[in-house]
Order: sequence, then structure tokens, then C-alpha cells
Amino acid sequence: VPELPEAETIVRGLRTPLVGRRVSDVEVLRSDLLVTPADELRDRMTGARFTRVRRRGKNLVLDLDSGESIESHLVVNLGMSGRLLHRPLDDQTPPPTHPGVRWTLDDGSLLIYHDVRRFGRLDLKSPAALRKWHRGLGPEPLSRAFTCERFLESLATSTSPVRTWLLDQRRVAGVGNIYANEALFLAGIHPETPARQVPRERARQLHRSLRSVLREAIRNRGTTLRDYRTAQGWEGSHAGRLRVYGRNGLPCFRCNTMIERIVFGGRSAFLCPRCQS
DNA sequence: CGTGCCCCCTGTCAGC
DNA sequence: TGCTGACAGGGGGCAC
Repeated sequence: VPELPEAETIVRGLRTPLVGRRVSDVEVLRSDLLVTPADELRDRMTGARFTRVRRRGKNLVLDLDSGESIESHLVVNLGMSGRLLHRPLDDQTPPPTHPGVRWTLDDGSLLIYHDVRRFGRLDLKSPAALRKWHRGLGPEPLSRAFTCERFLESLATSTSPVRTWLLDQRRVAGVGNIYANEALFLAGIHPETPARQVPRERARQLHRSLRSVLREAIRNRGTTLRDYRTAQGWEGSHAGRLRVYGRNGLPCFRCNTMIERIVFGGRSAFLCPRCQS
């Protein structure tokens, strides 16, 4: 689920409640979600303070300080159905149905990792391990480093279908199946076009449309199809704004041609056969 | 290095 | 009503 816009929305919703707070308790209910051994996670997080909450690609990164400049970084990948929820002390809403890890903070509020399918992963990394992991991911598509020139250069090195290219986190970080399909529609590119065969002008357009669709989805607090929720448990509102994703059998907004669903690389792609040659 | 396939897991929905 | 199969936003591992 969560792609870059969803991760960004969650991060924004966690900053205020988390930064400056100290962890008073850690409960691991599903240890299969952890890369780090459960006892180590408890030992290193208990008593530590959240110093920063950020995002890298589709991952959430929670920085912690255990004092005497001992730093850790909790990297959360939400998989398909993960949620990272903050529940204030006076919270009246029903408790999550599939909690995996629960942190109690020093103000009595709770941070809960919730995941029905349990494809998500939580990894508490050292600063060195974080740097190494960081280097393995591609550029942030909304950063200045993601220039059109670099994008064109990288596209030209690959024979993979352009949709597959967009999903590869080593090429560009944070794009998933929804926004890959949306950006390709906006740029008028068929998802199966080999990356290096995308015409230059279309590729330039793809660079622009990728950035614009991600920003638009962030403004809408992400796409809730089923599982995704913000840190406060709210749904995102971008689902109703999708142009092709999930719209097979419905008319294209631009030309009225029926949107098609095809499958390659083990995943659905949605396209307008007329607009996306 | 790229590709195609399988797997991880649970829930929902369409069709019979 | 109940069963079965397809499918779901991600990612890692494997053989080739």
C-alpha cells in the first residue's frame, strides 16, 4: 500500500506526537515482523527519546537517542497492509485488531504498529547500517537531486518495462504500483515499453508527471484502497482522484476509451490503450 | 545484471 | 448459504 505519499503523510502525522517523547515500554506481539531480535529492540528502545521522524522512499525512519550520543534508527517498511498509529492518552477509539508492536510513551500515549498481512518489517539500525541501507536506495523523486537529466540517463540503461523500472527502489525510491501507473498514464506511455525505448519527450513528461502525481497525492493525504491509514487513523482521499489505477472497464477521462488491465511482472497494470501507445 | 516465478499472509469479493 | 479461486498498495529469494 503505502508508497511515498502515504509514508510522507504518516511521517507528518507522527512528528508532533513523537519528537521529544521518551519510550517507557515496548511490547512485541508479533516477533515475525522484526528484523532485529525482540529482546534487543526492547533493550535499545526502552528509555530512548525520539529525536526525528522522517521518510526514505516508502520507509519511515524514526531516530532515537539513548543518551551519551548513542543513536538508533527504527526503519519501518509497511509492506502491503502496515499502519503506524499514534493513540493519545485519552483515546476512545477501539484498539487495533492486528497489533504487532506497541510502544508506550512517557506522556501515556501509544505508538502501535498494526499489520493484517504481516508483510511489513521493522529494523532497528545503527547509524552505520542506516547509511549503508540509504545508499542502496535510489534518489528521492521529490528532491532536487532527482533531475530530469539523471532520470533520462538512468532510464536509458535499462531494457526492463518502464513500469518495472519505476517499481525498482534502487532506481528511484518510493514509487509503487499505483503511482507508477498514474504517472505513465499522464505521460502517455504504455507500461510495458522497454525503459530505454521511451521517446525522449515522453520520458521528460514522465519525470514531470511522476513528481506532480506524488505531490498531488501527498496533498490528498494518500490513497486509501483498503488498509492504509494516517498516523491518526484517518483515510487518505486520493482514491477518488485516480485516473487509471483500478479503473479497468471504465472510460478514460481524456478520450473515453475503455481502460484496460494487463498483467506482467506478476502485477496488474492499468492503461488507456489509446492515450498510452 | 535482468527476468520470471514463487513465497511470505490475511481478508474480501465474484462466481458458481 | 457456503465453497473456491482470484486478487490486493511490497519485497526478497531463487534458478536461469
